[in-house]
Amino acid sequence: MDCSSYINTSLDLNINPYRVHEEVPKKEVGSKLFSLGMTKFSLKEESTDELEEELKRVTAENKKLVEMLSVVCENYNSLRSHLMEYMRRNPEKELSTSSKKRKSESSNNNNNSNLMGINNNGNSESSSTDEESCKKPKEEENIKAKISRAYVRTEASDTGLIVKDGYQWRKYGQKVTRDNPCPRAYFKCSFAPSCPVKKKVQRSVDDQSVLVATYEGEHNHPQSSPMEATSGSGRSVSLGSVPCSASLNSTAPKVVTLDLTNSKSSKDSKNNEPRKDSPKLPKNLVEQMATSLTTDPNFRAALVAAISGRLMHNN
DNA sequence: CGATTTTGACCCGCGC
DNA sequence: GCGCGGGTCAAAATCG
Repeated sequence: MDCSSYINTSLDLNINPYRVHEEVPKKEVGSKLFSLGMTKFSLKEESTDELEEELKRVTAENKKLVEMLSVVCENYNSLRSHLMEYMRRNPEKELSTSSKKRKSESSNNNNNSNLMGINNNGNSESSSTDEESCKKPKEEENIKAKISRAYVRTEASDTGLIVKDGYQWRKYGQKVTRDNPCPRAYFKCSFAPSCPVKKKVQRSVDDQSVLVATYEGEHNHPQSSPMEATSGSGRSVSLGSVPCSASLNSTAPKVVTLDLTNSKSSKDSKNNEPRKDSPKLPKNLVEQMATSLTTDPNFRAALVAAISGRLMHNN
């Protein structure tokens, strides 16, 4: 990692509150106004006040942006470290896929009740092929290649089963399963009639603020609108959830979780002085952030969407 | 009024 | 063969 010397986590959001003040020095403006006489001075003073107000507003906005960015980065890194830690602890643990899900759900309840266990499933996908090939080689391969999972943390108060992933979904069923008291919702892709993709969404047993979305199949059409499309008609929008870039990679299903609703840390950072928070981040954390930002376009897209969404929400 | 959601009924595969 | 449970269907309800 030799990039530490030139890490730039800026998202080009024009965050630079101090320079704005520097570019409009009050003294200079004031002295110019005095030379223009009293009548003009009063008018100018009004516009200066307006400017100052706007500057304050922009500064506050920038503060918010910095806050949100640091919160998002912290969440991302804590999650990432959780995942890494779990993968280290359970390098061989694997879960079955949908074709044998009934087996797995009855015999591997321990795995299913553990969110991180499910996470592991996505990452150790390829390692389970040998075992499976003994039973139903072709079918298994076919199905496994089309399954992916995404985990979305939502607001605790959000009781909907909506996962925004950029596609349009039509709900066609809901069922309460034995393992989980929370109902499981079944969605079909409604953007294209011929699209075979299905999605199952259920809350995690362990953490009910986490939605587990299981995708089956591959879309045969482009994404409708990543930032606008929601599950279904948009009638009920999950405020806390954020597209998680759960791409339907044909060979390696991705499992991505973004926790952008960590209200605690969000509040904490608001209580503290936000600008002083960012420099407090350890250097390796910053490196990780920068690496993630530069290498993962999906993360950047999600980040930008989250920030812009929060801004809109705040305004 | 059309599109979407809800929800009970039904189908089907699996284990015993 | 039977029962259980996940997945799907489809009519009714709801929403914009």
